[in-house]
Amino acid sequence: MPQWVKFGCRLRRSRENRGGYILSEDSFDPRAVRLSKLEALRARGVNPYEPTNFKATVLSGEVHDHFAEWDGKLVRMAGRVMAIRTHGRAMFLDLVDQQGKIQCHLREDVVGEAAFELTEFMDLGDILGVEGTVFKTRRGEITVEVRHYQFLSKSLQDLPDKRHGLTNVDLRYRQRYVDLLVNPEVREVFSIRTRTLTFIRRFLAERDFVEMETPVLLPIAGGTEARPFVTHHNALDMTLYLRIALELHLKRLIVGGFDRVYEIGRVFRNEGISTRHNPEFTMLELYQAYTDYQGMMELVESLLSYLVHQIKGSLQFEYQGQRLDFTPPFDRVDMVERLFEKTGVRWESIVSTQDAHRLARDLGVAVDSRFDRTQVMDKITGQVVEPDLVQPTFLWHHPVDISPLAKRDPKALNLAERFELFVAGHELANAFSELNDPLDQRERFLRQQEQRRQGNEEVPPLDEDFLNALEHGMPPTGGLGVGIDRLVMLLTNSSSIRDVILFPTMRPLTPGSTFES
RNA sequence: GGGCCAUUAGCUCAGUUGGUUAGAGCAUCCGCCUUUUAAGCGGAGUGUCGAAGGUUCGAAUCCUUCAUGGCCCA
Repeated sequence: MPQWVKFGCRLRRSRENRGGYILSEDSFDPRAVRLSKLEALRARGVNPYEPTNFKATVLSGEVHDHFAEWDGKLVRMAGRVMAIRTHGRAMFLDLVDQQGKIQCHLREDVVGEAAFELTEFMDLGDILGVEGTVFKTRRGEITVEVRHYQFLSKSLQDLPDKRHGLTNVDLRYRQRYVDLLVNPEVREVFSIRTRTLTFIRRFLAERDFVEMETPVLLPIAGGTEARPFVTHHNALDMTLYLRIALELHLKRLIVGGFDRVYEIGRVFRNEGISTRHNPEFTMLELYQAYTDYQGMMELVESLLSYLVHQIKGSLQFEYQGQRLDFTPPFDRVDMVERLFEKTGVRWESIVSTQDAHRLARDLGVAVDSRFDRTQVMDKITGQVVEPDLVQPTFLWHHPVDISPLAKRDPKALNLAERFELFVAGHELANAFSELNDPLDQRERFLRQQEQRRQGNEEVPPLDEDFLNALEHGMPPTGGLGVGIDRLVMLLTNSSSIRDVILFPTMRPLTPGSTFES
């Protein structure tokens, strides 16, 4: 049985003692006021932190959706007090649970004088359990006429402004719990995020993919080019790196005989922070044996149109002022041809680093002077070709020299069977026919090592064990990587990756802590 | 890494050309109010103006450095 607020004796305050629970010195310090109220409750035998559970019989959404069924019924509900409107010997509360708001009405003559007295010590943000009957007010609001109520927790901190919510961006990220509490649209973003992941898993399960978990801590972080985070294992006394991709281990599983594998996992790249980059982010990578990049195109078209339809209810939606259409098939653009159309220059004609830098200068593309030919060309493509790809578009046929893990096109050996999917000018997915020729793979790794020796810290060291896996024979395989954060940005119309990551990486306000009061 | 901008009450924000005691709404506190809902009515302003220096008779305001964040570029 719940310990309802109930008292054996009356607690009528004497006139001269009114407000006596407040320390006059600190009467405007919100936390001190709330601590005083907590003490006042405890002094009256009510410890709001004592209850260990509360069995609600219904959630707010259900009562709103099926009022006719609940009208006049006794309900038990729990939630956070988000508004208090006192009305003399009665009061209205907005109680918010996981489904939304339910208004509660407390009347002194119903809850009892002693229990009503304790509402004096109730604040916005407190957690309450209530029991009462459902009715509709004169103004038509579905409301619980509370017979009993119970403090389930007390809030010692003020909530942000009820009209504007919390808009300070820094504080929103640092204190996401407050952001979630007062900004319902933020809860909706993360609800879409979790639903997206559920739908992805459902979609892949229906196609016989199995979800795998590969290591985060690695002696060699490979699978792409990026600077890794470095850490240290004490017992082994060895340097370990946080993974920068899932690729090489999932392909080991393909070698091992799991023909359809995927992982949705956090990867870590030690690079700058921007509206599109967080040092840790979530990737979906999947590998399917006996298919190729064409198979991956069909798969990602189906996956994305399925997700968009599930989340948006339509294949068209608005993102940052642009109308996007995810109806398959998506456009296909040959990367080298499009570069030629845009610049009049063929990729193959740029053979030296000097040529590449000259082209960049001619096109007005700013590049790091230390970049080599492929890095410059990659940058040029990023500036010249990619921003125009607003509707979902496969940019395909990448040069092999920027695709070290992809198969060559048998009809054009310097081009790879690869595509990147662009939406709203940004890369959303990357896929290729996976290179399974261990000798070609070794050669490409060795060529990369040359760059590494020249000081390119983004190139991973040669992974001998991965080559050993390939030498055991990997079936022809299609592989796909999808940036989950960017996908969720699209689905939630977010312009910053930090809006779709619950706790984005932030510099602590004081060394060693993440909070400063 | 570079440029621009921001930082004022618990929250959201004003604050003029450097000028007396730094303001508003919400929240808070006090009083009234038993179907309100941005409840209402009456009263109270709670502050190290991000930090540290500097200029000045005088700084929230001007200068320098630093801190944190945002946007743009790299």
